Amino acid sequence: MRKEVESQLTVFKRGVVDLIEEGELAQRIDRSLKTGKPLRVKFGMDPSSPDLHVGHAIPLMKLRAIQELGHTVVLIVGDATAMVGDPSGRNKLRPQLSRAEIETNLATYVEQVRKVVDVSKAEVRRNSEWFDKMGFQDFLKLAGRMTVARMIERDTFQKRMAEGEPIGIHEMIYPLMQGWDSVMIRCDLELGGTDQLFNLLRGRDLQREEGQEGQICFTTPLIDGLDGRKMSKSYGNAIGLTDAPKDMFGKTMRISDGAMRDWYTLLTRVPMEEVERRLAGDFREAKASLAEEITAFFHGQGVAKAAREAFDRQFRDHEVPDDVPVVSWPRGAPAEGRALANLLKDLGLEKSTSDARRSIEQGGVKLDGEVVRDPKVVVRPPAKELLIQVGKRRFARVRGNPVE
RNA sequence: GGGGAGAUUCCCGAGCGGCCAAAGGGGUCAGACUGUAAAUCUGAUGGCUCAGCCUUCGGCGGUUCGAAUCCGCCUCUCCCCA
Repeated sequence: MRKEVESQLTVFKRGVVDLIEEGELAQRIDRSLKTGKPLRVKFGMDPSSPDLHVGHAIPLMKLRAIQELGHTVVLIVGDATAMVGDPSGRNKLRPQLSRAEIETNLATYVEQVRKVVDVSKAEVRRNSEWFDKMGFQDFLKLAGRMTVARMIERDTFQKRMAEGEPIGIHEMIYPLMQGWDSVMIRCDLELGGTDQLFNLLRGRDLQREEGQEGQICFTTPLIDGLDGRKMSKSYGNAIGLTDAPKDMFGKTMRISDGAMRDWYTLLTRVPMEEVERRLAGDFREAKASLAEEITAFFHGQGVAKAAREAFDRQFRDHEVPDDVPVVSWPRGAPAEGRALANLLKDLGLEKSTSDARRSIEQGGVKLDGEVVRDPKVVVRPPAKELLIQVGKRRFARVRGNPVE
């Protein structure tokens, strides 16, 4: 029994930053083993953005592992809280979402969660279930559970005040709402990103005030995006869970060397000794293996292997990739020819002719492998096919005749 | 309720009547180097029919030969006092 507790603890603890309290966790695991009653592990999903990236996958991976230990994952769909918007880690006032927007986000959101967590085995609850029923009196009672002084101690609020950014009153309610969820579902543990610790602890407090055992709180790190800033869709530095295999692989190859240990720990199940062994070896090799692991998790082993091979051909061996999209001569472009800059825009290889000119003038554009530096060069519809390359990543094969 | 400050191009941030498509930094893009890493160097970075033209400086109106810069109103934000 002791040994089983230990081994479960190892799973819970891998890559975790905060764990409050480890001793309590051990006790509860022990109790759960003795009574056969699974622990209830809560995770709140905030459907404020419809797209998930690998940063979101970190806690989800943890949940998956916990599910496999036989515990119950309770997914809280924050449809009520989303109307508030979690201020954690935000340096700007967030827009409040409408119910309709939330519903649209929700559908795609759950679809993506499904890639990691076994949703069919999880308990899924919407927190509007209890918040919609909550009267104003109850609301005030909840609001009274927290003082402004303690709330604004938070780093994220301090920062905003220092920078003269607005803070909405409703944002202060958010942590209490999240904490109330814990009371309502009587959860044993709540998981979140490190920026969630404050909110998680509110659940622990509220549960105790309601005569329940306070939940154990644990957090997983937030990872940096490809540019070193926090990973976020809006920074365009994220690896999306729905990214195509080649993008998922290629983007992972772009992470910094220093991030590899964390990525291995948090996003793969490679045993830690093996991780250390790989990191002690060739870095490129270690990164490629990492990228393959991650891609395989979301897309399958075979697909991941193919992505790796294609990547090597394109970037290591500098070959033209074999999945270059074949497109027909753009509609609207004259059959007698089109200036190169305009053609690139027509084909969607550049977002404006000005951008196209810049790329061309700086030697970033190749036609059938030849650098062309004159944006005004008139390109005629090719008799057969013309290979256009813009920069290192954008390719197209243009046909003179319509494709299909 | 009263008083003050402010809103600039993707972001931060200069500009305070013409020399402003608007300094500088970040980001991004292209090139060199390379492991599509890091570091470094070079160039570009509103749009277009591109040696020229057109549209930008919270919104609307006004003053002026001329406004991001001055005036009025509006919207939003911050700070101080109550």
